[in-house]
Amino acid sequence: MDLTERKKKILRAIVDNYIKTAEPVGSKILAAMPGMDCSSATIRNEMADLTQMGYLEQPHTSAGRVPSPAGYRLYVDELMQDYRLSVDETQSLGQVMEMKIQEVDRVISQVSKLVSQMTNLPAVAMTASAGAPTVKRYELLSAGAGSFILVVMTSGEMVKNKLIKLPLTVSDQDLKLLSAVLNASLTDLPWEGFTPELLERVTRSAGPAAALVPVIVDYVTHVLKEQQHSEVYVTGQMKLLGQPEYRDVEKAQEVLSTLDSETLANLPATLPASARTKILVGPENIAKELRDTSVVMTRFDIGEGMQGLIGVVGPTRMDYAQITARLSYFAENLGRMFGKPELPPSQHEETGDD
Amino acid sequence: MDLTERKKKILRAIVDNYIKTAEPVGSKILAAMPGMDCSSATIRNEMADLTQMGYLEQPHTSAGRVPSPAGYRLYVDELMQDYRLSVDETQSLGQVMEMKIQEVDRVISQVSKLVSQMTNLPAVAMTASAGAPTVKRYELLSAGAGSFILVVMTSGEMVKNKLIKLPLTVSDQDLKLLSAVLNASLTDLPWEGFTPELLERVTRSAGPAAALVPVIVDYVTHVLKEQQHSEVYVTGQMKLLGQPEYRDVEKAQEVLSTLDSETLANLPATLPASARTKILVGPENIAKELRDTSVVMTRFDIGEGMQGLIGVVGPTRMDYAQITARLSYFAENLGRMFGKPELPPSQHEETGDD
DNA sequence: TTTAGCACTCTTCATTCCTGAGTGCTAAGT
DNA sequence: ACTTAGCACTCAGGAATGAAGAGTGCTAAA
Repeated sequence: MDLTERKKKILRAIVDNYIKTAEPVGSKILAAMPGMDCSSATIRNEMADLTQMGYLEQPHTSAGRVPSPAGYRLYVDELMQDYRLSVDETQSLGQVMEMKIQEVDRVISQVSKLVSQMTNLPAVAMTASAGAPTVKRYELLSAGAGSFILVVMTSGEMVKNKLIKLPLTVSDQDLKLLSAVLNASLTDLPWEGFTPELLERVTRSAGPAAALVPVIVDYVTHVLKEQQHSEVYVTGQMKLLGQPEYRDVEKAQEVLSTLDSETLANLPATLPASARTKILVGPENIAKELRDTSVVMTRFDIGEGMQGLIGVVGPTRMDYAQITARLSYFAENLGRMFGKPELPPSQHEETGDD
Repeated sequence: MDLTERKKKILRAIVDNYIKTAEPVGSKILAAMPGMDCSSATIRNEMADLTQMGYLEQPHTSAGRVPSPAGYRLYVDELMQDYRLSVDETQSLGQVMEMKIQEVDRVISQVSKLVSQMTNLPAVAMTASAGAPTVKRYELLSAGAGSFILVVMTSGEMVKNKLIKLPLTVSDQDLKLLSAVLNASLTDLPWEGFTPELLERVTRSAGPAAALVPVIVDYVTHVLKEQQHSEVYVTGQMKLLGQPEYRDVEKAQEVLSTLDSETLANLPATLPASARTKILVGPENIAKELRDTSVVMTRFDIGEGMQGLIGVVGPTRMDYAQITARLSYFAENLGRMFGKPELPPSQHEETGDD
């Protein structure tokens, strides 16, 4: 299976060129490239070999060659040159990331937006919790007549709240009691553990504010489920239209509609624990609608046993090197932002240090 | 300017038909329609008149007629028949709306998703507050070493929270003090009112927890600004590709890209206080990229002086009657959901009532 | 005022032809 | 044994052509 150096060089050149131009590349063009010291005829011979080996394809007899999926595979595995982010790029990427993480749960949607912006392709972002999420803490506040604020903190270090309106008058004392009961009985428990009996017991011991219990439980299970299933955010779908291979609206629609569905929720499963970044080339994809489409994805860590995943969807012919580099950079910084406790942000005075 | 009854009938028939088929409609087809008791020749004459009056256009000499913008205008203003939602429809619309309003601020994005789903077209949703938003209430909770939860309730009846991590040890007592100070000094005040002097004073009287002040202020101004500018959610952009007029990717892209921008933020401005629903036909649109595109939008009330806006973007040839009806239905129900205090939702047992 | 008829216009689709790019093969050169 | 030049061959894509069909406008009759 080992290719000669020259074959590798040629294959790489073909993929590189095809990535740039989206046109089949012919022997003449290759021969003219700097670093190719043989004639077009030689290259033709080599290309014939590569085609036979399954690394190249030709759309029709008189067109140039195009990398086959196997060719891409080889390319991303061995041939691809590490793309080095230029100073300009790191700078503008850094700029893009200048957002403040205001609410952890909304960040994910922002992240997908940013990744898309950064790669000029549709992007997905999602979180996945390791282990079933639970509530770590309940807090109840009164907010005027008949209004209550429920604050819950989950095992994923997320804080969620809900404004509950219920025609009910209870004292602060009563709310305290209810909070205490909730914290005693319904913490560190996945939502499946909320058995009717348990709830019954909680309601009984909840005192005057017992009417709030069902609403609270309802909300909490919702939050926990949401955290478990981990919402998937897809952004920048239209970016796909910019790519020549999706000029055909039918095709674009096909891909875009699968992007919407829960196909993506299965993506993380395909990401082995070992690797941080994975590239799925064309037919390797789970959904057959994504046959002519590749996916690059990277994992990043959020503290507290939660992980995030960001990915980019694009034509098989995409700039794997560049995109991988950008994605990694992004993931790395995100990990930092989440992982580290937040530093006091740009306080009273800017001292310009970092 | 008054048209004869027959002319109106013909114009309406043309628009109706064109809405359905997206093809120029010819005299023969019209003559064949039930309720047309004249021959194609007569209709040709009438159509010639209507064309001259500017209500119709013909793409080329030997094609049928197509409504002009003026024609559409007349149609939506006078000719359009009220579309009555069928029982089936109300049912399925009702189903779509079965979501629980869990977090008010995330609802808007959901709403836009639903509207899009419902109309099969791109949809926008946004909120706009009347008057500058302010904070009504602050609450601080400690959440383990170096972690604090900030809960703020805004004038728009929204509750937001943030997990603050700061290497700082303060007693619950100190937090109470800080909350009290914040509630005393920084409530009912738009963010522009957070002057350096005021903040200085707050920090001084904040006691041991003073280090939290900058973080809190940072977050709060962010929240208030966000609420002021009212985020705009656009969903279902790809739905546009399903429409024949956007088979041309160029065009679709053009429209979609303007949909992304803040063009939409200006939409509400064009909605007069008088009307609940407004239809913008083609050239009347603000952005010239939306020239061949129409917008239908409806206002709905959220309590507390806040309003919401939902809208649909589609080709000039869209089923105004149907879409208007659906939008209104939606807006009405939304208004109800927000306006009324929430009833205890489907409690202990599901009694199947609604 | 309405209708039938007819000539005219113009798009659309299929067919044909041509060109150019790119290949594979062969034979000569190193 | 490998490389190169040359040449015939193939095939997609674009331009040109022609026939078919849809729809119109106008005229003359009802």
